[in-house]
Amino acid sequence: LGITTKDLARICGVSLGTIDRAFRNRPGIKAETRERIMAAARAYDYKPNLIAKNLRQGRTFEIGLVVHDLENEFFAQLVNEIQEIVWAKQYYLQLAVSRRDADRERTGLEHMSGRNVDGIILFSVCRGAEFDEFLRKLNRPIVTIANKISGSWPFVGLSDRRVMRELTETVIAKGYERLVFVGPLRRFAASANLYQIEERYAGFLEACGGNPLVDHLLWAGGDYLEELRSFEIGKRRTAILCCSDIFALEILNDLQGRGLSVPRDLGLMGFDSINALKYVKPSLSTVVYPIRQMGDMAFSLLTDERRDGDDAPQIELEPKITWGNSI
Amino acid sequence: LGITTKDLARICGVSLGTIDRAFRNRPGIKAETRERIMAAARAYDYKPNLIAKNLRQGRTFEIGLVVHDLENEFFAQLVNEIQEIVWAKQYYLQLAVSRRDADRERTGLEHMSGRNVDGIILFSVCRGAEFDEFLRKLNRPIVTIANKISGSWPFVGLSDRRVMRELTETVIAKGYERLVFVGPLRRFAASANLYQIEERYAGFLEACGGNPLVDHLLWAGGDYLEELRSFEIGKRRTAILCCSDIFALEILNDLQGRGLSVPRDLGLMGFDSINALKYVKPSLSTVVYPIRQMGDMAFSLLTDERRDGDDAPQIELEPKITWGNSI
DNA sequence: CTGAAAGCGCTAACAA
DNA sequence: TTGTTAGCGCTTTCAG
Repeated sequence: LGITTKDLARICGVSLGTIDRAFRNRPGIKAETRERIMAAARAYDYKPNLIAKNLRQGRTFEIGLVVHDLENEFFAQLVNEIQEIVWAKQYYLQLAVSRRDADRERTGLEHMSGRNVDGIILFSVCRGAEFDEFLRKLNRPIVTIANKISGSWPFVGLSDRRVMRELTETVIAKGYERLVFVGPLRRFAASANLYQIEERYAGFLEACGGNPLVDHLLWAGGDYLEELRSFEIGKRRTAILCCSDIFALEILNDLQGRGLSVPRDLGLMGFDSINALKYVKPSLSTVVYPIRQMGDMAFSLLTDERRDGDDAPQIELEPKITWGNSI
Repeated sequence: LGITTKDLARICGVSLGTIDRAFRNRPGIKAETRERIMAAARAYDYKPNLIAKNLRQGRTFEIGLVVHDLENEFFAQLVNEIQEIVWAKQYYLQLAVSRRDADRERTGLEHMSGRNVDGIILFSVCRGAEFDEFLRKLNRPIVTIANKISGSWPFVGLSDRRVMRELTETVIAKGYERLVFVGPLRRFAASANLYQIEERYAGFLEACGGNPLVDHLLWAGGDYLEELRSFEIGKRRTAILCCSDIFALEILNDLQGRGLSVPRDLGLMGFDSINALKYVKPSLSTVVYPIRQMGDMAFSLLTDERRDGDDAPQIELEPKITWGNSI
């Protein structure tokens, strides 16, 4: 469809080598010749064929990015930020949205790998030896984010355990006597990657398991709203700590629908600090994910040269807790 | 890095042609030979190089998608849906987020075009003769969505004008005497694409301009919250009709911060029906964008064969109005 | 049924 | 300063 270097060479009466020298500012070409070629390129509207360039050079300047689900604002922000970071360095993005489906994730990974992306940033729904092997076979630099897969892959995430412990301790100090942790554990298959939730739950247990005055409880099903409805409220001051703002908002809706009030009847806490919280009352206490920082780190891990023998770096960022009026 | 067809040919002691016949189920190969090749491919973990394939075949099975801003849930849903549609047909997505910036949009378009996408779905922030020309030079099939650029490009969007007229008429019938239209008109440069907002404003005017009992007003600045604060409330029943839910939510926040109540003191209406509305009170009246349908239409317009002389189809879908308790 | 060879558009090494 | 050529990995046509 478009015009090619070969056409341009014919038009300008020069060879392909000269065309290349003109475009890539290589030495060994008369200024006048370069001018002539550039003019012709403009006149005939030459556009380089990146596919051919990539094939020849073996690099694409593309980065694959795999995320769970754009409709959760958290991921939308993540993708936005990573596009900014990557574009600033003249890279482009290949996006795949897994929708928390292992097959979709693999499909996406396989496609971007076949398209020779220079590296992959992966927020995975999978893990396990078999998946490790699958990733290895892709033969691409990979950085895992947020959900760790195994120590053999570079990783940048949160200090989930620590922040959850600290958060829980603070909640206990506020006088809550019964704490409920809400995370979607049961929902997934055995090979599902629950790294973040497990870490947070561990931190939660460290804080309240060590305290004999506090009941603790895990709600991990898809039917947590159901369980919540059959829950006895009022006897002991109760707080619900959620693994994501979305859960907290769903619960808030349900409570309000039953005429209950937060934080009067129940304390409630989210995680992620999505934009939508701005419009919800009471203002939800939550944890701010350092998205930008995570994107920056992930990209530099991807492009940093590491020697083969080196251990894969495992980085934990510190999120910030913000206290609203919900707990 | 990986193994290639050539390697495979050597390993199996056959020619490249035979390898190709095996993989692409072409006739003219002994079943036994095919078996042997497939086994070797599995054993050595052969992965086709899509870049090379694309270069040779001249198609990529990739679709470019340009949107404004993922952090507005509306676009997130759109991208999600379009990925589903496209993946179902074995296509993949090249995403570019313009962030409402004309340069970013062009950068993205240029890149995806250079990567030989088979077609582009474009939700543009630009328009005008110069941009038309830019698009033409990309030399790709393009379908514009939501924001029309010109009649020369296939288009699928909403009947913005009609729905806004009907909506406004209904609001007037509810007894509102003063109506305010909020759209971000002033924010943009001259070549900015304001198609949807203009259409909606036109519909708004058709409804209230024709009615001598109704005041009407346009707020188009970025400082509409400021203007709103200096607004005299109470004299005549007032309704604010917004071009997007986000505006409506911002206004709602501001009103509530000042102790005003919706719909008691003011009627309020959004547009898009984003998921976040679920968590906001009062429930906002809004317009449901037929996202899935728009994606389906866009994709089929892109892949339908049209003869060159044919007019570019211009399709308008009917959105649905949903009434909450905000007006 | 299989092999050989050309070519997609671009780059890079080597000649002239 | 410029031209020639081989080749990235795959597909496709033409011979055998």
